[in-house]
Amino acid sequence: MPTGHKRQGSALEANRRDELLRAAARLFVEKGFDATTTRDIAEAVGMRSGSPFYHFRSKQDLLKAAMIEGLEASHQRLQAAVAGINDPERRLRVMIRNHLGILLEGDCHAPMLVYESRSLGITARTEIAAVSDRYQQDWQATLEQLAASGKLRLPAKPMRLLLFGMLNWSRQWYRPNGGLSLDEIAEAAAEMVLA
Amino acid sequence: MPTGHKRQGSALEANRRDELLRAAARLFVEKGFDATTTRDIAEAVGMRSGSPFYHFRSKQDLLKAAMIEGLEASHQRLQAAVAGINDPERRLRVMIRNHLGILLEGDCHAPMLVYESRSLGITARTEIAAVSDRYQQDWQATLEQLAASGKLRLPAKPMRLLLFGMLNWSRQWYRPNGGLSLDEIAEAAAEMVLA
DNA sequence: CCTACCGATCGGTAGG
DNA sequence: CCTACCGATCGGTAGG
Repeated sequence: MPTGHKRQGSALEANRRDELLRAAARLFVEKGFDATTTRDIAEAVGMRSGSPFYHFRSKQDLLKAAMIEGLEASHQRLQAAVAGINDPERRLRVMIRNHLGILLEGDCHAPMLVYESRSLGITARTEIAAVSDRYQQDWQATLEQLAASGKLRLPAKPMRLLLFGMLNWSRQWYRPNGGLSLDEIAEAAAEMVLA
Repeated sequence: MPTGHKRQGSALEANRRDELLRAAARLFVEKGFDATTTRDIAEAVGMRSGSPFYHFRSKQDLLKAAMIEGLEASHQRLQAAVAGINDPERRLRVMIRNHLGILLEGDCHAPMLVYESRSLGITARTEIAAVSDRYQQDWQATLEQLAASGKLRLPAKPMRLLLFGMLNWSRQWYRPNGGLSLDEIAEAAAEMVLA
């Protein structure tokens, strides 16, 4: 049953690859790209030091893949969360809460990985910018809809930039069980944005 | 004239030390702590690779000193800028514009160095947090004054956190001669904060 | 995916 | 502050 074996082998390999990506994403966000060694990543998934290079050509390739796949997963999660919500104000509130969830709950915190782009060459940075832009465009569209009906305190573009600042910077100060819950942060941010 | 020599020597040494601090601050913000080698820093001021260690015990000491002295200089610059401004709304606007200037103009960008704290031990981190807190307290006081007269859209503390997010995150997207000038960003941020 | 290993780099030091 | 150098670590590879 060689085909069977092959299929199973591929599935297992894909699993191991995903484990590496998740561990790498977590460690890169926690300690930064340079402070994370490929040995750290290998150990986090129970491999020996040389083995990650069976799945990825280089450490930079690992970062690039973690960023692209993490951002795409975040984007899909966002689109699933707003599916069917037509009122732009409600949609924005759901997007904000969803973004905070990706950022502050769970393990991967994909949007923060963008900060590590400077460790990559310009080619990879361009690819990542394209994925990131698609995520931003959903926000831009909703913000423009709100601006058109006079519900935004600023034009859509500067508003988007300042809004992402409020949300993404929360990683610097947010503590679970701290002064503010995710719902409260989301509500405060929405309050600032909407007229 | 040994005393004369000594004084001159000390002054020159202090100058070299300051040059190292400025170069280190710039490189740490640009490339990150780990990606910056002590050789990079030495070269930036025209020294040989071992010489920074005549002025600083370790690379971490260099970061710590750059952070503390950079934050204190920023704080003094802020206090000088608001000296004599009694209207809290005008004071906040000046503080915002001043913070953006420190962040986005010039060379050192001290507030961004705080992001590199994770490369230090807990003792140094605590010292730095104390300096940083003094900077934050001036903001907190002004925001509370505004909140007391109903001019703030949110309570002072969450407002301070979200405001710093808007401002500090601008380093990620701001480009000189880009779409928004520093004055425009400052105005937009103030618009979001004030009721 | 492991074992064994290499070349390069880097923080830091001794001695002047 | 320079010269000369060391020990450790790290990304990456060969060969199985």
